[in-house]
Amino acid sequence: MKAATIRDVARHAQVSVASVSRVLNSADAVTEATRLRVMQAIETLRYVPHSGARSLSTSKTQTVGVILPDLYGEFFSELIRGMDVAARRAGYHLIVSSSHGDTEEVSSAIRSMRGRVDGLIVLSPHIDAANLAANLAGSLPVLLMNSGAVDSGRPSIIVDNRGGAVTAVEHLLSIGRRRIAHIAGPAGNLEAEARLAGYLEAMAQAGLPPMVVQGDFMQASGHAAGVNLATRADRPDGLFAANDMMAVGALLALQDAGVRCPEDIAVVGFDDIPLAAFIRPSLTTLRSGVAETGARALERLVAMVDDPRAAVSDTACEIVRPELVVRQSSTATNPSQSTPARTPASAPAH
Amino acid sequence: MKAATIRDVARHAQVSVASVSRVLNSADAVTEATRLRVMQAIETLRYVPHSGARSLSTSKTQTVGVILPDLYGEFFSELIRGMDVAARRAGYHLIVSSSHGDTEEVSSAIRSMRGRVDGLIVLSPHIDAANLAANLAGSLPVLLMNSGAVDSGRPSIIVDNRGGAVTAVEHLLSIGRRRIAHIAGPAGNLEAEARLAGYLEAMAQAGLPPMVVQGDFMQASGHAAGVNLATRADRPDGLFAANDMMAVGALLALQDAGVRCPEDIAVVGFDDIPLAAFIRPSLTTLRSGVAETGARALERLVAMVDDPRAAVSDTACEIVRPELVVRQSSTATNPSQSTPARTPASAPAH
DNA sequence: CTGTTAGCGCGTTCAT
DNA sequence: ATGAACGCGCTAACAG
Repeated sequence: MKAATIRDVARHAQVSVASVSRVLNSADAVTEATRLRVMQAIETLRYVPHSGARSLSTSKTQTVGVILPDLYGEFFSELIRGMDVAARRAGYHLIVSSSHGDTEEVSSAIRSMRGRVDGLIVLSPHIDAANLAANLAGSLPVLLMNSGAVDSGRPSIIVDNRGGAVTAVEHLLSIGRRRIAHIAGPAGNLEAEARLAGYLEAMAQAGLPPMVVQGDFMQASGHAAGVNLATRADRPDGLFAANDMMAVGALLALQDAGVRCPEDIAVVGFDDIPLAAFIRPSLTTLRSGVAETGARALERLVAMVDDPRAAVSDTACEIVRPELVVRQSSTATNPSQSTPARTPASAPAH
Repeated sequence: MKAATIRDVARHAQVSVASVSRVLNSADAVTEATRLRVMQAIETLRYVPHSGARSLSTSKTQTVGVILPDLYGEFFSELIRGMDVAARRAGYHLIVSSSHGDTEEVSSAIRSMRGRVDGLIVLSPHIDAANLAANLAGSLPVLLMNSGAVDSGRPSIIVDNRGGAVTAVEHLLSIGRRRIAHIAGPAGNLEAEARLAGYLEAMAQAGLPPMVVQGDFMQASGHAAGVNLATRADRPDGLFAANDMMAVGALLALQDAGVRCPEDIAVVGFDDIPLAAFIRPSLTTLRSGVAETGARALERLVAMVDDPRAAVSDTACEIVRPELVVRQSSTATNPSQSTPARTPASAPAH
C-alpha cells in the first residue's frame, strides 16, 4: 500500500491533476462542486502532497541549511533554537549539519545541500572557510555568521568580539582589578583571536602587562587554566575568559583551590549562555543574544531567498555589539570603586 | 548564471546523460576515456548533482526528520547532538522541527515531512500523540521516543522513568532522609507522570507520606517550588525533582533561602544534563545517556529505512534504564548511613 | 472553469 | 560500453 499521488486523487475525483493542484495551492477559480469532490478524494485517499516533487517543480524547497562547526554546548543549542522559531514563523524547515572541522568537510557538506535547500547559513570561525563556503554555494544565497570577514561584501552577521573583549577588561579595571588574565580560545578561530586582540589592546591601553593562558572553548580547558592560574605566584585578581564555558570551568577550579570569587578574583565570560545565570557566583558576561541573532540570521536569509533583488543588494555586514551583563562574579568588593550589580550596561561602540 | 545540470555535463563531454550518471554513482563499466571526459566536464562546469531531483528519482532522500515538542534546554541539544553524529556517520541529513505543542501542530509537521524525509523520529510526551504520529506518517518508518507506550507494538525507545524515580527515592532513603518531596513535571506529560508514579510508589513502599509540588520541567518552576519548600513548616530533608532543570532551580532557591544542601536537604534530579556536573553542589541525578539514546534512535531508524524487512520486524520497545549518578547534592552527611560518592550504581530492573 | 502537456533534474531499463 | 526514452510527483503554461 503505497502513498497516494496527485493522479490517484484526480482519478478518484474524476478531474484532471491540474484541478487538484489548483484546489491545493492556487487562488485560481475552481467550481465549488469540483473543489468539494477533490477535497473528498483527498480525504478518503489520505493524500498528502509530496514536497520533494513539488520542490523540483517549483525549484523552492522551503528549507534552509545550517552549517555548524560543532553542536556541543549551550551556545549552539540556543542558536538553533532561535533559528527554529524564526524558520517555522516563515514557513521554512531547518536542516542542520555539524561537526565540520576542516575545510574539506565544510565543502562536502555544502555540496550535499544543493537541491535540498534554498539557502545556507554558514558558521565558520576559521580563515577562508567563510569565503570558500560562499563560493561553493554556487547560486545559493548564503549568510555568513561570525566569519570575521567584516568587509567581505557578503551578507553576514558578526559579533563585535574585539569591542566586547575591551568592554570586559575595562569593566574589570573599573572595579579595581589590575592583574587581569585571559583564557584564550583555540588558535585559528577568528572569534577567539578577535577576543584576544581586544584583551591585549585594552591591557596595553591601561599600561598593564598581559597574562594569557591557552584554551579551546571547552569547559575542560577552562578548568585546566583555572588550576594553572590558582597556583601562580602572581595570581591574577581578574580574569576574562573567551567564552562562558571556559569561564565556568575556571570558576570551579578556582573555588576548588580555595580562591574566592569575586573577592580574590573577578571573572568575566562571553556569550551569556543560560548556564551563566545558574552557577554561583553567577557569571558576569557579554551578552550577544545568541538565540535572537540566530533568528535574525534566518530572517535575512529568507528575505534573500524570497526576493532575488535582496540577494544581490544585501551586501551588509550586520554587527552585533555585545552587552555587558554584570553578575556576582565581578561584583565590586571595594566600596570605593563599585559598579552597580546586575545592571546591564551598553557596550561602547568601537 | 544558473547551476549546471547533468545534461550540460553530458553535452560538454559529448556523451549521454546516462554515462554521466554512471560515472557518478554506478559501478557499471565505463571506458576510462569517457570517464575522464566526464570528470573533466564536471570540473569545468562546477557541476554538483541536484539531490532533490535524485531523491525524486530514487525515492530516497537520505534525510530523517526529528519532531520535537521543544528545543529549550540542554536535554534537547544533547539529543540532537547525538542524532547528528549518528546521522553523518550513516550518511544521512537531519531536519529538525520543534515547538509542537498540541496534536494539531504535530500532525501538520508530520504531513509537511512527506517527500522530504525517509523516516521520522518522534518525541511526543503527550497521550495519543505518539500513535497519532505513527498513523499520520503513512508508509514512513517512524521511531517513537519517550512516548510512554511501552507496549504499542511500534518501534520505540523509552526511558524507564518509573524505575528511575524509585531509584532516586531509594537513594535518598539510604542516606537517611525521610521527609522527601517531589517536584513534578507538567500534567499530561507521560514522562512526568511516570516519574511521579515511581516517587509515589517508593514513598508508599517506605510507609512515608508523599509531598508533591507541581512544576513544568522549566527552571523557573523549580525555583518557585524551592521557595515554597524552603519556607514550609515541615521542610523536607530530601528532594527529588522530575528533571535536572527544576532541580537546579530549586537548588538555587534553597541556597538563597539559607537552606544548606546536602546538609539540610539532599537533592536528586533526572537526565544528567551537562549542567548537573557544573553547579555547586554538583547534582545527583539519573543518567539516561541522552546523546547516546539519540544516536541509538537514529541508528534504528536508518536500519528500518535501509531494510524494509527491519521496518516490519522491528516491533521492539527498547527500554533505557537510567543510572544513578551520586554527586555532592546528596552526599551522605550522616557517617553511619553513608553512600559512596560519585560511584554510579545500576538502576534495579523493574 | 477545466484538461493536456511540457518540463523540473536525475536514475534506469532497454536496445544498440 | 553507450544512448534514447520513460518515470519519479508535481506545477504551470497553454488550449479549449
